Amino acid sequence: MRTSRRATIADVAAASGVGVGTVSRVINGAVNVREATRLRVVKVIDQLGYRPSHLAAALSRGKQRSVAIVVPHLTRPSAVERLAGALAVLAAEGYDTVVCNADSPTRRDHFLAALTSKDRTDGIIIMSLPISQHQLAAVRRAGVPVVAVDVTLRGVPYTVIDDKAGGLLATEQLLALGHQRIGFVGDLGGRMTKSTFGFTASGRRLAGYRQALAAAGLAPCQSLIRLGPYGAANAEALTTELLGLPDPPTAIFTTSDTQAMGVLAAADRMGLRVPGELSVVGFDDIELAALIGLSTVRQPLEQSGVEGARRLSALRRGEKVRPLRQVLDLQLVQRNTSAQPRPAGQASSGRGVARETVAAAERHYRADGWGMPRTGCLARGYRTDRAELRRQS
Amino acid sequence: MRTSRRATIADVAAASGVGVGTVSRVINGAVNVREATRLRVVKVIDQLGYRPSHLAAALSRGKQRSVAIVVPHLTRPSAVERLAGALAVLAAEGYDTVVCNADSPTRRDHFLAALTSKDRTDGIIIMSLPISQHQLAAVRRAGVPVVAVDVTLRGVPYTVIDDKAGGLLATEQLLALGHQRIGFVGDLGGRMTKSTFGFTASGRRLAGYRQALAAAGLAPCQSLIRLGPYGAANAEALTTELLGLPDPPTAIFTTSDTQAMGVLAAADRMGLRVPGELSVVGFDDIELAALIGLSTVRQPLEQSGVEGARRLSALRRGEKVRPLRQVLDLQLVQRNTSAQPRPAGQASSGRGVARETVAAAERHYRADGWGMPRTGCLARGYRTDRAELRRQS
DNA sequence: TCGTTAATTGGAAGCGGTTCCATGACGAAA
DNA sequence: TTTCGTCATGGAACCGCTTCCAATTAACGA
Repeated sequence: MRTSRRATIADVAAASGVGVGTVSRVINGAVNVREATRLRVVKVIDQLGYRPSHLAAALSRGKQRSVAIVVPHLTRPSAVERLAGALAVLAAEGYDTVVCNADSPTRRDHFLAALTSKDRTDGIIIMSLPISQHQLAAVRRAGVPVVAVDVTLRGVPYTVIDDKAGGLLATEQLLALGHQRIGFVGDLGGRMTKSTFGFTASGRRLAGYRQALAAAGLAPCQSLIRLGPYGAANAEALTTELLGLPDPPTAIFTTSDTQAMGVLAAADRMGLRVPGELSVVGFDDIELAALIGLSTVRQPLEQSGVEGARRLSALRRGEKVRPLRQVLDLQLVQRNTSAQPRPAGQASSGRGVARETVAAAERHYRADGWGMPRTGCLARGYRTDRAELRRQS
Repeated sequence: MRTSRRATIADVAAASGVGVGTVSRVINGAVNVREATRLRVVKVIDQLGYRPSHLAAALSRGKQRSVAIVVPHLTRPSAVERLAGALAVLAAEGYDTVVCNADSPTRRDHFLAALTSKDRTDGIIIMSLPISQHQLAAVRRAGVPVVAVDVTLRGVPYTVIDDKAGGLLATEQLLALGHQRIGFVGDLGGRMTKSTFGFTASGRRLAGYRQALAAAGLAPCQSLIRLGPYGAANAEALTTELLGLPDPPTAIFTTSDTQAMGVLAAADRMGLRVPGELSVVGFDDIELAALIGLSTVRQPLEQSGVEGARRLSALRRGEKVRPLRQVLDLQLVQRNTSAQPRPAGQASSGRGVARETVAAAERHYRADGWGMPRTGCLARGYRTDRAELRRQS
């Protein structure tokens, strides 16, 4: 019974004795089709196993219902969470989503060029990828709606966080715990030079760190600020340098949770107890952070993807998206890598000290109105929020 | 100078004084075009800023150069690594890749149905997603080439690992270290019941575990085998049960690295040193495993994606893909969560013991021909391979 | 009963390419 | 010079759908 050629709208029209226009109306759920007619057509569609061609519809209609997401470093946990958020929204709205993993500048340029052709996709989400004004202009010239997530792109809607406020939040928290010497371990954000560092997320977080110190009346100590390429291994090396200083920091704020892993590794290797002898605060709050009980600045990763997708979709519907700059909230998540610094002279005696310190810290937060830490079970020496973990799995 | 309407092939033809056919030939690099003509057309294309419409080309040609990847649990590290591998190959071959995050059965069915329409995509990669024969038949009936990765799909090329061999590998290693009571913490692979458990990756790994024990002349102890939903938190709960047994295991093999995190958390919470008092072997070798120095069974995640993409591409080119079943190699990665069991009676005295045990284990492996562990620096109590980390960042 | 308006419907004209076939031009072989 | 291939080229037909407009029919008020 199956013909070699797929059924087309014309076949359906012929078989049900109506015109192609009517079939099209039925397919697209248009009004102005008599119920009896509709039923007849639907029945034939079913019999013939007819499936409309997306391609033809898209060509005819002039739009695709497909969007592209350009994102570098897809395997980084933060990128995946953003992506997942966007995918969920776009799938729900019926878009096909093409994922472009722009790992290298070459591939970024390649993707951007390929997408600059209007009907390739009818919307682009740029994630965590700084692109030149020139490139952006080229894309916009093609008339494709664009939004950005986790990166500022002048002239298009973009969803970001206030990095400086994040740096402030983390540093103020460590200051509130009583730390005076706070180290900073940041990444260069892909820059080969440090000249444009101020324009990276890491650079802005550093500014927040500096501001917090200044507000507390502390002079920032340049030797406590270390920058290197992204990654746990680099963070570990930088931390080792910091901890080897004559007057080492009692706390370290680092610009991502992945780097925090490196910081913790360095501390561990040097025999320092966390948070007893070193407090650590990361950034992002990736799943892993809850798993190991890492204190961190939570940024709504998944939500950023959701927002980006929503705004793109609104843009496509022709709605005005305002304001262009959307800033998502940050939240300090107090887990078990940050606590009051150990009073000078008190001996370290392993686990006991850590436990006491944690308890002291908990009392402290409660008194401070921080509320109970969101954590609950020990993992790798720190406590983890079990409910949170269960939610994830 | 810019017209409101985009230039079409007809505009180019008119402007360069040739026919549309010739322009088409130029665009597609066909032969049989005089060089002078070609140059002229290329120049006009450039002047007009003409960009061919993918859509129209696809409709006319009957193929899209786009493929879909259907994958559940996109945020799991193993899924991302597979995806990244596939994306790289597909991008290089010029395919647009639509990612379908099939988190729930509903969405899986939705995607599968949507993709069953020939021109939606011209190729599908099913990743880690068991689908019914019925559904598979529906997809194939649409005439879309399909390959599978990390799941067996009868009748189509699929790339998998030998799970049973993996279970064997891990368990034999623990047996070789001298462990006699080895626990198993597995996941249900999304099944709500345990009846089909034997057909999950976890179930097959359990079979390997059993076989290894049997080969060593050990009777498998049912109480040492625990199954639960996927996730670190569940693994932690199961491990807590295991460690609370009158005669607890000295080692645990668990079916994913994520679950190994839970196992480690439980051990830590109960005050057991790893690997001194409990050895842990995971599965997958996700990036995190190297970071925390987890011993694990490495499966080539990224490569599985690469292979899947390559085979799909070959299928599209009309090549015969043989054999249908492609099995990738596994490799035991010895890091620092597995070692000889502590001789009975030897007191635990913290870090010192762990260090000694590690040293002893290293001597052991060397003597055993296992070679040096691939690890090198301490992280969260275990040692991590720094070169490996650097490579990742 | 007869306009008139509103609700349905048919189907031609695109959408922007690819392809195939007919046509010319041209040089080589007869 | 005539006759063939070969190589370039133009352009109609078509891919399968949407859309718009004209045509047909139904409904309704006077």
